[in-house]
Amino acid sequence: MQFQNNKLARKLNNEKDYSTEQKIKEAARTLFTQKGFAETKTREIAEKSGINLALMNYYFRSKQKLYDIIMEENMASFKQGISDLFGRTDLDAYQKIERLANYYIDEFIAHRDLPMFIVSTIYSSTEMDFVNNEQDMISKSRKVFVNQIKDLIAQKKIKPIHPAHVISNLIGLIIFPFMIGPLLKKRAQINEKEFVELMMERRQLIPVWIKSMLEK
Amino acid sequence: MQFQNNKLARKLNNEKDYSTEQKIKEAARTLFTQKGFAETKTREIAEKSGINLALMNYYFRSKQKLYDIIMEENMASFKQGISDLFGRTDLDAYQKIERLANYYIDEFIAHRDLPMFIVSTIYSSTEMDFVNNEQDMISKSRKVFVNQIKDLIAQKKIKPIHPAHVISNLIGLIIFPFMIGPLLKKRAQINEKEFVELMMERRQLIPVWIKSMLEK
DNA sequence: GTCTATAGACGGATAGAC
DNA sequence: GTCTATCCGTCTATAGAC
Repeated sequence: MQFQNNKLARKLNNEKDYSTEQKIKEAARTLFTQKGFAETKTREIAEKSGINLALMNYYFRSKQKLYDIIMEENMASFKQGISDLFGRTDLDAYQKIERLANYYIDEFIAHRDLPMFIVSTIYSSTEMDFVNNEQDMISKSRKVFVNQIKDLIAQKKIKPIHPAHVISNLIGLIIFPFMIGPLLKKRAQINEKEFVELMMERRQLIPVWIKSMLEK
Repeated sequence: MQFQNNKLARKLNNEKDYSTEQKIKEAARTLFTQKGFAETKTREIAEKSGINLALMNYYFRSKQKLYDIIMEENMASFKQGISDLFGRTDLDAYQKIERLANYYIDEFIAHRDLPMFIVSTIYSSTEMDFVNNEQDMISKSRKVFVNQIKDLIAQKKIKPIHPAHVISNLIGLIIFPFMIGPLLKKRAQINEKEFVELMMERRQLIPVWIKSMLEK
């Protein structure tokens, strides 16, 4: 197919893809992640991307199909990199935590909608791929990481805690502040620039906090 | 009005209200908090509550009005108790944190949809009452608490941190695990009973964790 | 590939009988 | 108070011209 070849050619040349298809996807991604499926109207997508309403169906057959593709990509972007990192045996747990915090805090600063999207996806989809695919690559390497955590817990002098606490706290400390960003800005009188600075600070702080949870 | 008196009578007798009005609200609360406004259809509410479609409009005039009432109630249930607690001067910060953890963890175990609802409300509503009402009662007493936190930070030997980190971590440690409950159950092979036990453990753990963040 | 026009389904709301 | 029937606006999706 002609247009497939064009796409491939652009990709090989590392050119940005400003095709109609891409414009639709960009607009749709913003709207879907911000407002969800039902709240987002096809007319909005068309308007925001500056294309004709009918073209959305031409390229993606239906709103649902477009949504599925975008959510798939969002999740891929979220997962990307975890697998490699978690599986490594040359890094200890704290080094992994530090890299994890660095990677995702940067990612979330750049894509503000992602945190809320990821968490509500996890929350509302017991059935979903993302939660279920226990046979995928991440699963194996995740176990390496969790075992490292378990080892640290086993070394605790008093009161060992369940690894789920540590995992949950780790994810929460990274992702949660982004979800209450509006509240922090309003109540703590923080502006956008300060908010980003605070999040950057956390890249160093989170490993320290997790360490103190594990070493008492 | 006759039906108002009936309502009152039931309330005075501490009887559960199984009126049609109540059945609609119960069904709608679940659907709205789980799926949001647009995603929830009036026909679903009717079906789930076993009532006729037209009755929703009879009692609440419109879907929007019903939504507003429910969200108001959700928020009230969330806010309830904070104001009193935060304003007290006979309790130190750690005692307040402990009571806060106790109160909300119990609340969230009983109402599983609340965490996700609260956070997405905060997230998506810079304009909303809940975030904006800086003149309300909670605001004043919140300041008492935040000042207590600031005092503790000031006592830190090295590297004082921004109070926003502490507040954000505190809220996150309490509420976040409920949002990734499905993930924990799936990945950490935790069943419902164990999940509740883990959450109960956190009532003691969170104050300790916050303490260690503040005392290093 | 892109556009206009419109078909066709869906969902919120109400009229009116009981 | 509760029900059936239905109206009507909104939205997705497609037919068909260019």
